[in-house]
Formats: sequence, structure tokens, C-alpha cells
Amino acid sequence: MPELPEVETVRLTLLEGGLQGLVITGVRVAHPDAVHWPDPQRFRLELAGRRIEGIGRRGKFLLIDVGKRTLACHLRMTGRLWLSRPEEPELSHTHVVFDLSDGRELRFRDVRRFGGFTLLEPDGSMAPDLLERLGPEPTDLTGDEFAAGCLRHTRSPVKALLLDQTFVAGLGNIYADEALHRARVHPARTCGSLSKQEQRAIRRAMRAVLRDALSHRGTTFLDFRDGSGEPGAFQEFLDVYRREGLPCRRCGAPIAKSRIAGRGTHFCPLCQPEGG
DNA sequence: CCAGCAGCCTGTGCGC
DNA sequence: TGCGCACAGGCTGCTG
Repeated sequence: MPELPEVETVRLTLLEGGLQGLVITGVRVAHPDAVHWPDPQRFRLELAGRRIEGIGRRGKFLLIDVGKRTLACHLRMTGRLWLSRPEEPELSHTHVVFDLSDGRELRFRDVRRFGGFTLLEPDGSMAPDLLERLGPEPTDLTGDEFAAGCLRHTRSPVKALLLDQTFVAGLGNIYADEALHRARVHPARTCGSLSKQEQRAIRRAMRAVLRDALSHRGTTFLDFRDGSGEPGAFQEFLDVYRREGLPCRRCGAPIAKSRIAGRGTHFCPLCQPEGG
């Protein structure tokens, strides 16, 4: 489940791998589901011959600048995008391969086929759907914006707010749970019940856990790999996610798991009391 | 408008 | 040992 730190790690490792400046000499689409826009035929024609000018990120979207256009990629649950030598055997579920001018390939694989590519139109007509609805990056989220989000979703659990990409862009299930544990706020607390201090604590915890995760090149349980095919290491440092029954690193109480905001949710019943 | 949930998809791991 | 099913979750779209 690539979230902001994982997508940023992919971005950085693609840059380190020298993707910038290469020309896309060919595009092979093995599974049309992975190309969300336009149709695969036009997708190939529009991208062939284009030079990769830069690689950016917005929320969980990877944004590959190919000149007049931007190729947006979302990894969703199991997507991988990495630089590969052509002689390396093709993994199953490899849906799109970009041939590059230095002889290498940029490969996209996605077991669950949730992820894929959108080629943004030069007039920006595709961007409103994808990018303009996104909330601020977690580092840019202000206290006022946090308060406004709480006001708009007073009856929702705070976990749902952190997962709402129009509120803040980049958190997923892992880092929502981790941020709330660091902030000592129960994930089922309603947004309307949060004090100013709690809002501030969540905002700080969110930034801190994302920074720490990025410094360990993301979290890998099964699927995540960076732009050079390597796993991350932050799974060793998680406090609550996937630690049901294990002792809380802060107080020793067993970590609990329940279903909140429709998601498997991990928390410490002692550090994060339901009553607040 | 807001809140909650089905559905998309496939591999994994559990119970029987 | 093998089968069936629940589960994992980002996001869209539907419903109440």
C-alpha cells in the first residue's frame, strides 16, 4: 500500500537511477486496464519519442513530466514502477513497459490491477478530476485547515478525516494509524470532539511519521518496492500497524485492532483512550 | 451536504 | 490435503 513516503521513495530512486533525460522509445501495454486515459493506442502514440524532463509527486500520484504533458501514475495497493534491464525476466502482472533510450526499461506491474496511468491533457482538462481535488501536502496543512476539516466532518471518526485525500493528500491506512498513536488520539474519536491541542498533536505526529518513514525508504510488507526494485525498512519501526496483540512500545499494553472508517485499524487502548 | 458502504481485483491464510 | 471464504485496502460512486 504505497502511501506518500513510498511514492516519494519511488520518485527519488527513479531520479537516482537516471530516468530524467531519457527518451521513451516505445511503449508496450499488455493490459489495457492499467491505462486509465486515453485509450492504449493513443497512449502509445503520444508517449513514444518523448523525453522525460522531470519526476514529481502530488499526494500519492507520481507525476512524470514528458514535456507538454504529464504522465500521472498511481500505485494504489500493489503497483510497482521500477527501472529494469531488458534481460531481467518479466514478473507476472507486468502490464506496461516503457522502452528507454539507454536500453533499459521502466516497468509497471500491479497484481490487483487497481493502479495505473493517466496521461494528462496539455490543456489541463484531465487535472481537475485527478489533482485539483487533492488537499494540501501534509507538510503544508495549516492549523486553520485542520480545524476547518474537523468542522466539515464533525461526526466522522478522525481516522476517516486523515484518509480523506481532499482534506490532506498522501496518508493511507498505515500512516493514519501510526500518526494517531503518536498523537495519543483514539482513531474512533469524532472530528468534532477534538481539542485544539489534539488537532495540533495529530498534525505534528502526521508530519513526523511521514518524515521518519521516508528516511527508511518506506514500508514493505509484501509488495512495495522502490524505483530500483528494493524494499523499504520502516515496517521494523511501526508502533501499531500490523502489531495486534504485541506490546505497545510506549506502555506495554497489547495493541488492539478493530474496524473503524471501514478499515482495519490498530491502536493502543491505554495510550489512546476512547474517551479522549 | 455528509456519512457509510459495496465494488473493483487477486493472493494469502484461515477454518473445516 | 483441499476447498471455500474472509480479508487486505485506495478510491469511486451510490444510497439514505
